Amino acid sequence: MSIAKREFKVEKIKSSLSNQIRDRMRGRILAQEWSPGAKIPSEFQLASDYEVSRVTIRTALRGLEAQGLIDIRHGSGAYTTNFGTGIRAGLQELRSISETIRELGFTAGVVIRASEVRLPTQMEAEALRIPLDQSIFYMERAITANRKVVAFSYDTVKISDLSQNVIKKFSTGSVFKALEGVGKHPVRAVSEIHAVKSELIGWGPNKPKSNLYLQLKQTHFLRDGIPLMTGSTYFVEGRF
Amino acid sequence: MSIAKREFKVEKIKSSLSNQIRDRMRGRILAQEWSPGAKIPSEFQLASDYEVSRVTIRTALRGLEAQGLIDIRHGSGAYTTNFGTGIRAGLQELRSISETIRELGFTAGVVIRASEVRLPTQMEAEALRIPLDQSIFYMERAITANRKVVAFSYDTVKISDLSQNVIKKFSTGSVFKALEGVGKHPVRAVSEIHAVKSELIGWGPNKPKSNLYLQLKQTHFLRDGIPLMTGSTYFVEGRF
DNA sequence: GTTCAATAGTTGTCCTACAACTCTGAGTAC
DNA sequence: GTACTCAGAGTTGTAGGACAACTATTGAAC
Repeated sequence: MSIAKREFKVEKIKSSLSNQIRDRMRGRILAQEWSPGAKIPSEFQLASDYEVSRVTIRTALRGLEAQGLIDIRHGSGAYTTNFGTGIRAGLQELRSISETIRELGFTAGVVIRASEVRLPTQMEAEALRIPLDQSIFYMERAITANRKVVAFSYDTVKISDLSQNVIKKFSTGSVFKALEGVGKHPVRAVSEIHAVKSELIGWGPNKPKSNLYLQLKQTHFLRDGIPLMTGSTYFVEGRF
Repeated sequence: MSIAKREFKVEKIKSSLSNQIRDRMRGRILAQEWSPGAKIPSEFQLASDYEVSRVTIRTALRGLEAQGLIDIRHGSGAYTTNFGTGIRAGLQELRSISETIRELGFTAGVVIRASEVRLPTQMEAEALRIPLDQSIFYMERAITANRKVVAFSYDTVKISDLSQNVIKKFSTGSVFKALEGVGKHPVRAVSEIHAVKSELIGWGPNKPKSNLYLQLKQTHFLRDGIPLMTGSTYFVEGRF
């Protein structure tokens, strides 16, 4: 009797109702049932569709938001987040690198090697969806933890409607903070991750000998899907 | 007037109450306020502590769960997920690689090069927390998408209480499926990611010339914190 | 045309209640 | 003593209703 019961228990790997619904909706989103960036039905509608309570739907939606598949806006609705490329991997909530370093108990720092306003390259213009004659702000930085360089970053910011003041701030502190100050708060990023080996990436006295890096290639978007910033951060292998 | 209003709006980047509480609790967890794996207060308790409703607390806890910081168990409570190492980066909900490949619209396949039962190395024994004389199951595989090799994987599974039958199943299909069949369902993994360049990793006719890989080093845990499987998956640079 | 106010629609939070599950410990049978 | 059963307390999951806070749209007033 007790054995039979235990055997039965093995079969039932049922997850919670809200997780089941989350996965069903995940499938619908990945199957492009709603066009990219489109608004999905309201919580009330979904609740009646799936015949569950609004609480259950909310829990499922929060899960999808955490997976980076939708964007929930208070008072407006939930929208699918299919930005630009077909690459869907690595869409996550943003967290600045410096912040992460501090959370791990280290002291975060930044060294700026170059910063300029110039015209975009073909690739940059494509990523930011701007014409080739619209100038951008470009920056080369080294990010340190406890005074050791852990990453080199090359970033391009769209400055179409940013004041000179804001641009100045980029050089002094966190880019994220500066953007927040003018209400341009990027909420999502599409990332690709690569392994690269090149002599052209690192610089300065702390340039690693191995030339092995973990490249995090990101484009940051405002929540309405407009790209704002693009670039790559190269983490020095073994230091982070 | 309208300008002033707009300026004011810029200042107020207030997030929702539940997200504020989520971030406050995130800080408490990272500050090790609760010992690793410990149970955190119940939803009722937290609700009265923070003076908000249980719904708000639940939303915050779900967020922390999505970030991989806690593990919520129905009927029991929420527990911090500080497994073993001090490395906290990359604790996420599990999703099998094959599953991901299929979701992206490709055909997933596996080629097995070797599989054997043998004694663990020092590192493997440490990761799985077993004595050096307790044998383990070892496997070398190549993972394919649309018949192209995208990754090579080297895995070690603890088999202390697995039957020969289950072990056989490893060779035929998904490791995850086989483990689920016996009620051993890994729920979390601690991961490290590295860039590596080595000739010793790839094999077979599809061995990449560049020898550049993205190494995903993982240890999978049951939800009670017992390690079950450890190993590395090497993604061929540029193919995934 | 611009601005403003009203309005409907949507998500965020609160409350209460109960279902489903886990864990523990007292009790029982052997 | 040991193993098993089972009730009960504690906790998370789901339900339903209500209202607050926010967004987007519409239409009126100027």
